[in-house]
Amino acid sequence: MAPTKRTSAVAEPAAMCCTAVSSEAFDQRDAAELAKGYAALADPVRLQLLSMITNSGSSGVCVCDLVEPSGRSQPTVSHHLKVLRDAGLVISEKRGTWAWYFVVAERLQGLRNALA
Amino acid sequence: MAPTKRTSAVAEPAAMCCTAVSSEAFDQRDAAELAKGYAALADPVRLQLLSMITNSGSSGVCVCDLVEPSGRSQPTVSHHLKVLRDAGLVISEKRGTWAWYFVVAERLQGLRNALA
DNA sequence: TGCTTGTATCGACATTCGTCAATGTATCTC
DNA sequence: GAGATACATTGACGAATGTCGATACAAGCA
Repeated sequence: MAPTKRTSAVAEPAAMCCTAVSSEAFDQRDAAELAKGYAALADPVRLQLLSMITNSGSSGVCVCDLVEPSGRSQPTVSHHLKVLRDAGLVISEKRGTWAWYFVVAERLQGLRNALA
Repeated sequence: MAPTKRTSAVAEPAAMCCTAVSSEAFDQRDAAELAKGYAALADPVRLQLLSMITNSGSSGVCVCDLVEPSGRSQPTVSHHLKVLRDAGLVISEKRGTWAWYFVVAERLQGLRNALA
């Protein structure tokens, strides 16, 4: 071992929340929180679900409209939606018999900013 | 099942490559490729490694300077670096006994743009 | 009250993942 | 060549993940 000539980059103040990966100060808490977010995005089915929910905008989308296009069983879709919920990427609202899902734009923005 | 009143959002032409999650046209290939990228980011240790590599800029960073700060064994760090490499987020270069890692900014940018 | 429908939860299973000790492979130095 | 050093690969193991069928739980309707 010899190298160790660390080039100290300027630590930009991260927008909104959390530090960016390019920030010098990148502590364990930030890393764990970000990792959770990216883990929720690390599945094609969830990306497709998130895409549909995002496209629905502020009007949201009914779970009944997500199952068939996803090509997965209803319990599997429900499971993936829970993962997205737990990661804070979406929120749900019960309306009578149906459940509607909405994207949490700020959280998405936070994950986006961390990749600056 | 009753809802199904899909609000058709405008499909923005994604910058650089790959469609954004907000795009109407979000096919399986895009989803799989993006999911691979996010999966590489879905671990605190890898985020920390990527952070250090990113901070090193174009001068890159030696593996010998990544092991100790990560708090993981050398084989574990080597494993995570391979995951980042396979995901196209970093590239490596052998210089004598040492190995230097560099970030692939375009790939990071692509993952960032998909969260528009 | 009972039946139907939409969604969530549970249980099981195969697969993938994170981790480390041990080992392999270059490269450098003496 | 012999030893030392830097990094990658292998093998093993427990933990987490994606999937589905079966089941539970509500809410609406007859």
